[in-house]
Amino acid sequence: MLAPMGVSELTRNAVDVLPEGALEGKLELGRPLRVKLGIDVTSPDIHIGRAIPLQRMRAFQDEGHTGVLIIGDYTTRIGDPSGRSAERPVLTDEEIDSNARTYLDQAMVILDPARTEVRFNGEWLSQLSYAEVVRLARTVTVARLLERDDFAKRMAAQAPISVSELLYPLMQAYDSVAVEADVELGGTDQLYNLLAGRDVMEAYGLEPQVVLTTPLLVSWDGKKMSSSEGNNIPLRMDPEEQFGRAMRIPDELLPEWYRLVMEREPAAGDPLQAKLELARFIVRRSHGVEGVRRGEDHFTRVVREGRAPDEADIPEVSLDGGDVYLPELLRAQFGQSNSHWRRVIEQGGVRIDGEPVRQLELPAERLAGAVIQAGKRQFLKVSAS
RNA sequence: GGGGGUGUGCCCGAGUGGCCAAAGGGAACGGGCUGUAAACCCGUCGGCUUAGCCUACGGAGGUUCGAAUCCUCCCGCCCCCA
Repeated sequence: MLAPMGVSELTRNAVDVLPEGALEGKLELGRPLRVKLGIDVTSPDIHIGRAIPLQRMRAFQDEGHTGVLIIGDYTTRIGDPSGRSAERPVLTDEEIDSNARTYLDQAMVILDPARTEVRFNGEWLSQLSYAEVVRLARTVTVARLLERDDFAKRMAAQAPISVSELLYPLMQAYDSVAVEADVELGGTDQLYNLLAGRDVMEAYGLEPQVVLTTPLLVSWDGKKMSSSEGNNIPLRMDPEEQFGRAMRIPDELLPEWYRLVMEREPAAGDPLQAKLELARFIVRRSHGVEGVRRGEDHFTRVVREGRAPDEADIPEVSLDGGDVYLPELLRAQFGQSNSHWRRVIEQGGVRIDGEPVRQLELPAERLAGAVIQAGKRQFLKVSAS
């Protein structure tokens, strides 16, 4: 039952499958392969971009192979200071642990739990002695470490690179040794790390893994989807928000998202319909059909038609009476600053029962029972005193 | 250890004594328009119940009527040499 359909589905969307022909060789072994994917737990969310290699893992699982999901609790804990100054806060143990827990949940949106082996890399990395780390470090040269594209760029840009970052690929590579990976999946940005895994495995007397990379998903702002950029769609996120974010992508991105996210050929014709179809797919995968209904209803009603959401979904506040300083009320409810809301009011972005208001201050009685719209899609109901 | 650079608002990046809350771009936000939270156009974009005031240009002091701009020390980062 193994490998009956060749490799086309397994390597769908793959950018690199290295070395050439090696995957076929592995498949001919006739046993379930151990397909590794490592994820760091620097943010609490797995987003649909990071789900792309997970989708590949799922494809392997559907062929009877074993997905070995490595939660990088230890690598994260070491702290990846990528970026510049020391500002990047190293996550606390608590954050890492809580992130790690939610990751399993999220990954299972894509994976087949029955064929998934979950491992935390702290299991073996925390056991390494300094001598073993040095042995590991001997398997690579500095020149090799620095030839890597992103390091080369940072060198050129005179951006800092810390030694711990150089060690990163080695730790990741050691994971492959620890779990005896047959195949490792990752985004194209991981190519170097994945290849380092091969060298290190060989140095440890193991058959090197096959490396398979998938494209990085470009988000609506034209940048790589990333939790820290805020341009992401987490697998666990409200249907309304997921739907809206999916609708935010520019038309030009549609074909790519179809191929990478939906694994379908781009739909021809009306971009709006195609985009709606995409949004439905994303929400359905995370929340099922009921989620799609909620997400799409909200989108249609609040975004397209500019109407208030169902009263039941609007947060309600009660006022004490007297005069109400509107910016203050909105700030308390939606954040930002009084100045921000003052400006929005001046620009006609705040409405009471559909009518733009211009006054900053209103008697509480005027607001009783009203629905306040602050900006495009934030609503607030004032209880009838 | 020595020498040379550099540090600006959410991000990138101008600015070298007053006209600077600080050019320009991006992001974001609001309005308009629309086939969508796309695209496009216009506007806003430190805080403050705002003709004004306060806080800000790595940090702390200092010079000056006046500093992001000059000086001193400190911190971070980069490069070269050792």
